[in-house]
Amino acid sequence: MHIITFLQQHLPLSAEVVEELQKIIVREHLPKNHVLVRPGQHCRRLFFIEEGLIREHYQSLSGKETTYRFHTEDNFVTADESFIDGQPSQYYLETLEETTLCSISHEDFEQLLKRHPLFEQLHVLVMHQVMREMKERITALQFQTATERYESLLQNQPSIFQRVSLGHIASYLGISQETLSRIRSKK
Amino acid sequence: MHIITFLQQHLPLSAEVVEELQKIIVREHLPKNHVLVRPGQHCRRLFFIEEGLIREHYQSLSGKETTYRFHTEDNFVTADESFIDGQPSQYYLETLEETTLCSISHEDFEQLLKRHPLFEQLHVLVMHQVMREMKERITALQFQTATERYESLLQNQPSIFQRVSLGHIASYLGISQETLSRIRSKK
DNA sequence: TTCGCTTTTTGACTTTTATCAAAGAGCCTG
DNA sequence: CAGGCTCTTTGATAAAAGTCAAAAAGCGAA
Repeated sequence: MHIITFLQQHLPLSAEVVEELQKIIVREHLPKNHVLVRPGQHCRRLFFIEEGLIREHYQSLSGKETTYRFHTEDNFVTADESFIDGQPSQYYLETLEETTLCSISHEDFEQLLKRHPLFEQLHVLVMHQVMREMKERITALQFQTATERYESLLQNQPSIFQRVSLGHIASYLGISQETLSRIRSKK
Repeated sequence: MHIITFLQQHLPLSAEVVEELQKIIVREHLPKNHVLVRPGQHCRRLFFIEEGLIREHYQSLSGKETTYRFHTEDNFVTADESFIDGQPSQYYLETLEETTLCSISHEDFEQLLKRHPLFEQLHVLVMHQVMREMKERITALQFQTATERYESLLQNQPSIFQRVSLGHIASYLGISQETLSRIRSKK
């Protein structure tokens, strides 16, 4: 979905605002396996995924990769430590499919919120949703077994298994690839 | 710290706004082990902890208690699913020490944000901070060992060990009480 | 279709953590 | 300070998950 369409579903946008948005939104098409942001880099843009899939991950000192989460179409994504605090990113953002993004700069984003308080509502709404998801994630990691977490994911986002390799899913679940493979074979 | 003092440290408050706040803020003193919110209940107040410590936890079907997190003085706390979405809470909020709280109702909170856009800044700031903490928590649970998580907690919040029983800390770390005890004895 | 590469599975073994049970320590109260 | 709590530790054992290595399966390109 195009970002303007998405915004219109959540907010009543005047023709002027739409025009203003069109001026500041940059649209781009990225190939599969393209690294958008890597640790140490600054990221001053907020992206909206029109189509595609982005993996957010980091590497431990020993070189092991861990998937923090997947971002799919119709969602916003950015290197949040960097976008919000101006710090360098600690994570990678990498496409796992051909991906179409729309993005706006940090400055334009701030301006937009200032000029049109309407956007603040959506901003807060999105943060609430992100926090809800994070809380569920924490409790899942804290007290569910690997098998339970696997089954939740299968329930809530079955399509992810068609789109992402099991190695990436395993690290997202916080388990090794072999363990995930064994969980799957036990059914 | 009193909530007004806290707010003044973050925002320039006019005398009128302070007066307005004083009208809507309710201050209360709770004993140790008081349950503020329990699962199924609605919570329409936002609390600020002036003094004390609150544990947020839930119970699995099997009856096992898991600590989602601890909330300490100079922080806001509420049953977020309930305060934000109007759903019944899924968690307990329970004091682990004598606790002094200031709180405002959901309606007053909304009014305040609407009337004084200044507060929206703090609102967003607090949410950013919460999200930062949650992200760190997720990555810790995902790829650190129990020992590493224990050591991080010891680094970042050493005082918690003086204030909270090891059983609660163990469940916060996502491990059994016995495992925590063994980690501690190995040093 | 075949070669080469990546992903997934399987097996053997080790490490980590949970569980159950009981002992020990600490602490409040009468 | 004695008795009865709760909290913490310790021990033995079981379950869960990790690691390493190799085989199997899948897939894309020549």
